[in-house]
Amino acid sequence: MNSIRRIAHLDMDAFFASVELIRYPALRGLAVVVGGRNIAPPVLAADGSLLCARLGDYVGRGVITTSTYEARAQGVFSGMGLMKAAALAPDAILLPANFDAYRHYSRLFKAAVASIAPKIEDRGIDEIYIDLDDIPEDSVALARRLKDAVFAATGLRCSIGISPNKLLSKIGSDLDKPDGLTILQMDDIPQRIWPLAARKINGIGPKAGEKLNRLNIHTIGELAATPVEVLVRQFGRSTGSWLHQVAHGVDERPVVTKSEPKSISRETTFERDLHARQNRAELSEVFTMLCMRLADDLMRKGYACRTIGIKLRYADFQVVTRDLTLPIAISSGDELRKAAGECLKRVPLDQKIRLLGVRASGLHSLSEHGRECPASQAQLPF
DNA sequence: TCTGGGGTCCTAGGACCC
DNA sequence: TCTGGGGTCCTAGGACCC
Repeated sequence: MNSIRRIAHLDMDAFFASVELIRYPALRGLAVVVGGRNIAPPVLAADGSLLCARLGDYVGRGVITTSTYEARAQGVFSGMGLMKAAALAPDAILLPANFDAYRHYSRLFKAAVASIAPKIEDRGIDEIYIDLDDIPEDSVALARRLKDAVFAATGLRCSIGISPNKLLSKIGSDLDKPDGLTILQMDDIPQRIWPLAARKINGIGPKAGEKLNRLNIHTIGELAATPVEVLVRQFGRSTGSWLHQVAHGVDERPVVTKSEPKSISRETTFERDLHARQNRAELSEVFTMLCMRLADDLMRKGYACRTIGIKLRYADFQVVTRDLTLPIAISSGDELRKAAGECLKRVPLDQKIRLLGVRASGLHSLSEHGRECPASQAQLPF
């Protein structure tokens, strides 16, 4: 009964950095990284040359969000601390992130894909899954057409994987990067998937990867060869059987074309760690600002929330969260600030704080239910 | 010289209800 | 003294992803 599906995963190549290269073509071919805070944007000098911040001169907190392939060749990858990256590639160009521009190009590439294949699952600013079942076209020709449409609309390159499921397509889009095109069938699994590291599976992160390594399981093939009972014993029934399935390339998840947000949040890491008492005024100001920004986000997106939460990261990187669910949904900055303040009272404040965050969940769409949105049926008085 | 900011999903225990 | 099971909501933490 079940026919074989055809799903694409499309991933933009070094997305943020590539957008910057459209704006600053003079930087093409150079090691460029995007990230950090308070970075001066490039300035055009009198002689026509472009003056840019240098990675080696950076001082402060922050991580790399993207790097060009030239920078990656010097060992500098996204997620890496900027100071560490500065030691590895001091002469790399450092650019500030420009999220408005990335969102603009994100909309452009998604619209270009939608004009060919409209069943799209958003996976963030630079990648999507595409359901290709209704499109009667050879996979290679179709992938080329998608890549051409994305390039025509944006001037940016992407990599595409096409296979019977999301798991394999995601792995596939990464196999031939950049400007890649990879078609995978179930028959290809032993040859092309099993030699890969287990960490290549979307959902196996640092912790699970380490644990697998301790069990002497390094590749997806070794994972596939491990009896499911062993995986269930080590990882529990749910994760154990999932590991067994994905190692054999099995993944039935559908392409989900629409979804509502579950939470909206704002958080910030301080330039230096702050103490609850010594830096009370500063903390309070940041806390209020986060609540106001969150209220603004809620209003722009048309939501009120019943649950408000806070997040603290201490200097030692320990994280604590506190939640408060109210009987009635709220949305104004003052209401958020008050509820978040209640949460803050329940948190230990003897350690220095590195990060402070505020989160809204239990979201209620204001457009659907009218402006005065009731909390829920259960909360309505009869 | 440590490690951003925005999310999702899962687990697990306790409260509370039927 | 013994004793249910299921369901939902709430909270806290953690893994993972882009």
